[in-house]
Order: sequence, then structure tokens, then C-alpha cells
Amino acid sequence: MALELFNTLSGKIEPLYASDGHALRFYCCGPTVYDFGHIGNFRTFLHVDVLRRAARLNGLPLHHVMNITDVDDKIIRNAAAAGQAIGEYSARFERAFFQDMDALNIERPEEIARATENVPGMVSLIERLAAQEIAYKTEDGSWYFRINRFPGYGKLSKKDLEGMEDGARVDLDEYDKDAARDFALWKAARPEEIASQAAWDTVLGPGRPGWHIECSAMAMQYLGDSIDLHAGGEDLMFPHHENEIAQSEAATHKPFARHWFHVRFLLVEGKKMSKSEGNFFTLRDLLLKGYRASAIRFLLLSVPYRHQLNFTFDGLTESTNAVERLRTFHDRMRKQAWPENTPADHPLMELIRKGDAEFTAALNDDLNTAEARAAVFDVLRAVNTAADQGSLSRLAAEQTLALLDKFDSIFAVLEDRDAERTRDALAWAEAENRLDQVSPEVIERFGSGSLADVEIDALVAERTQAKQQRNFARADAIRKELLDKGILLEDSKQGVRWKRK
RNA sequence: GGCGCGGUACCCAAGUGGUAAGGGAGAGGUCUGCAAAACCUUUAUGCGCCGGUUCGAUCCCGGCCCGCGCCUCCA
Repeated sequence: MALELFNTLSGKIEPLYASDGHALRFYCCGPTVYDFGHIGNFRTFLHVDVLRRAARLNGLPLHHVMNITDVDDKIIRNAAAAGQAIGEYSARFERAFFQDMDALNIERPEEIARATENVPGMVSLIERLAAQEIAYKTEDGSWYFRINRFPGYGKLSKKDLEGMEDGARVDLDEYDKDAARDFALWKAARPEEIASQAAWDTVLGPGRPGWHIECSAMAMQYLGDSIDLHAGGEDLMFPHHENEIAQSEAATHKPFARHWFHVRFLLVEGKKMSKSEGNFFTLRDLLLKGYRASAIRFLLLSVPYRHQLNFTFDGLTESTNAVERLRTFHDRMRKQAWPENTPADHPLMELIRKGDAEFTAALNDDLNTAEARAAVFDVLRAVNTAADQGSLSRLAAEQTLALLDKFDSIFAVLEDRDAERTRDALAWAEAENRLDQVSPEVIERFGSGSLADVEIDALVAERTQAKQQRNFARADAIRKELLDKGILLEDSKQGVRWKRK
């Protein structure tokens, strides 16, 4: 079965394919780099990441472009407040964004498109619209899109504009637009915008591109007039994506994107995340509170993308434990020696094969990550049981490892880089004088005074020696000492394994 | 007001017209010097409420209640 995805435009689940027979031409609306990314942002990018990875699992090559909006009202305002040019201001947050993406193991798209580097394409797209009188200039020098010239407007978000009256929710007095819903293509420069280098002198007049035109122009420039797939958060459906369709299709008279993918918003502790509710978290906030990057990734992926996810700290703890169980299992499969053949081989191998098939089928069914995850846990339990009974063969263990590899090619949580990620966040907090935002536990366990791996290894060796001499009091004292510092020990026939709590 | 989504065990969460996946947590047990890990047992005669269709509904239809999202910058 091939990968099938819900398409917002058609309202149906449809197979995903590359219309040019080579690579899936895929555009995803990226971040506006005016601040640090919050977990809601990353839920979207995380599911886009799963989409990428699932496509690869199906042998579908990608040409994935993501934009960076590096000029907009907030950037201009914040840059001005900081006395910086917009480029200087936004570069810092773009860097932070990619660091966060790395911390969450989110793959980079094939291409990154910055708005400020693609202004000429936006200008010429507006010119094409102006030639048809779909774009018009107002007295202040701004350009707008004439919505009533695009009959399909509303087809993505299923809005019936006939029933919407001008002025109902839009302030008509503010602009000299022809119709209230006409949206800006080009915003005339104001004096302070010229000062912060947020204005371009073009044939349209001095100004800067509107948000919507950026994505239309860049998507078509990098991927062609008609693309296979367009993605973003659910909020972008209207008006942003609707406007993109209008601009692009009005200019080319060709379908813009065949398939639209929208990721639903997450709730935090039952409410929409907002600064005023006090439930607004950046990735960095969570890392500095001591939550692991892997647990955050796993939690954000555990609920399928079309469902609302209620993000809670309890959920984060659950995910931490679930990831730990997977890692322990993965370790066991790799490190323990298994007999060549066992009587129980056949049924177990069959069960693993079934789990593998279910995993793939679940993902291909509109990226059902919850079901895919369950399939792996089913195998985990059965294989652990067999291992405990001594009936797990080398072959079955290898087959299990292959399934875990497949699982991790999507979920990407098995390799433990959490300590590294937390240390990076801690170093950043130190550099930015934000240590007051760091939990004391994180400072104790990951700060400069914390135990280095070699010190832990030395204590573990000392304890092993004490155990051999049956000096359990000393051995237990060392274990307790390490536990107090967040290091957990596990004895097994294969030796001692330690991990950070 | 318009459009849309959801209400499944203590918590999170899949799912199907034929009798409820998975994870986490709790309790009991096995193993272990003790732990940890792992495994076993256990936790929904019921899937918001009321009707209807059906041999049969948690899943289909209608109504109601509750929660949430979008309609404005927003992932």
C-alpha cells in the first residue's frame, strides 16, 4: 500500500505521488523568525518531518522547500526597538530555529527560501497580476489583490464569501481598498522601514512584500507553477493558503497545489497556548525545565497530526518513560547474545513480521503515528517475553532490530542525545543570562559541577569490585550516591548499564 | 452568527457494523544479595446522553449536553 494522506482541498484521503515521476515537489510554510520557536510551531514541523520520513520509507524522493519569513511587521517592530537592521535581528532567530530543529531531530528540507532573498520574484508575480488588473495600487503606494476577480476564492477553507459582508470583521476605514477582504500584495514603505532596511526600491514603488505573496512566489520559483504538496499549520488554511491559491492561480491559470496538508493546533493543559494564559512554552523553556528533547519529540508525534493534542507535563513524563522502555529494549537486542535457533522461532518471527507490516500500514494510512507506535510495542513485549524465556533466537533478534531501525527512521528517538541537547540549552541560557529560567536540577546534573562520564565509569567500576568482594554495603552506597546525582544503575549478566534519569 | 473537530478505563490514546489496540500510572507476583530492567496477572459487560436504522452500533442517522478550533497577526 502506498502512502495516503488527507487532502484539505478535496476533503478526502488520497495517495501521495510525484506528478513529474521523479520527486515530490513539496512546499512547507516555515517560521517567521521574530522570536524563539514554541512547541506549537514544532508540532507542525515535527509532523512534516514524519511525512518526509514516511515518504522515504515508501521510496518516494522529495524536493522539499521551506521558506523563512524574515521580513514582517513583528520583525520590523522588534528590530527597530533593538536598534538593528532586520537582517541582523532575524538572523539570530533563524539560527535558534535550526538549532531547535536539530535538537528535535527534524530533518532539513532540501532547500530553504528566505523572503528577503527572493523579492524580485515576488515583484514580477505582482506585475503579472497587475497586467490583468487583478492587482491594483492604492493612494499610499500599496498594492492589493482584487478578490472578486478570483472566483475560486474560499475553495480550500470552504468559505462562502457571498455570505460574508464587508466590514463585518474587517476595519474598512483603515485602508483605501476596493473591498474589505482584498489583501495586501505589496506594502508601501514607511520612513522607519527604510531606516531598518525593510524596504526595497522596485518598479512597484518602495516597499516590501506582503506575507502571502512570498509563499506563492517562492513556491513557484523553486518548484514550478503546479506543485504536488503544500503544508502548514491549520491556522494558515485561511487566509494565508487561500490567498496563495488566489495569487498563483490567477497569475498562471493552472492549479497551484494538488494536495494540501494541515497540522492541527495543540492545546497546552487543555487550553490554546498563549502568553496571557501562562501556558506558552518554547522548546528551550522545556529543555531548561529538565524535560528531554526525545520525550518532547515522542509526545508531539504520538497523537496523529489531524487530531488536537493536549500537551501536558504528565504526558511528557509518560513519554519519557515510554522512550526509556524502547531504548532499554533496543540495547538489549543489540548487546545480548542469542542462541542460533530455538523451537519458538517460527511463531515469533511471524509475529515480528506482522508488527512490521502493521507499522508500515499505519503510517501509510494518513500517518497514523499512534497505531504505528502500538505495533512496535506489541512486538517489544512479545520479544522481551521470549528473551526472558530463553527462546529468542539470533535471527529473531536481528529481525527485531530491523523493525526498530524502521521505527526509528520515523520516530528518531532511540539514539540518546538528550544530555547533549540539554547541555546545549544550558550553555545558551548561560550566554544569554537566563540562568534564572533553568531548574536547579538541570544545573546540578548538566552544569559544570556535574559528574563527567569517566567519573561515573570509575565509580561503577569501584562498585563492581565491591560487589565481587560481597561488600554490598559499599556497593549500595555508591549506587545511592550516583542515584542522588541522577544516575541510575542497572545490573545484568552483560555487566552494568548506567543512564541519566 | 458561519464553518469544522472531538467526548473511549485512573491519565494519555488507537480502532471497527459483529462484540474494545497501545502507552503511562497503580496493585499483586516471578527473577535478583538488594535494587533496576524485564516478564506474568490485574484495571471499560462498556466507548457523553436520548432516540432511530439493523439480526446486531462504540462505530451509521437524528436530537441534546459538554469541550475545543478556525472565521483577525498566529504553527
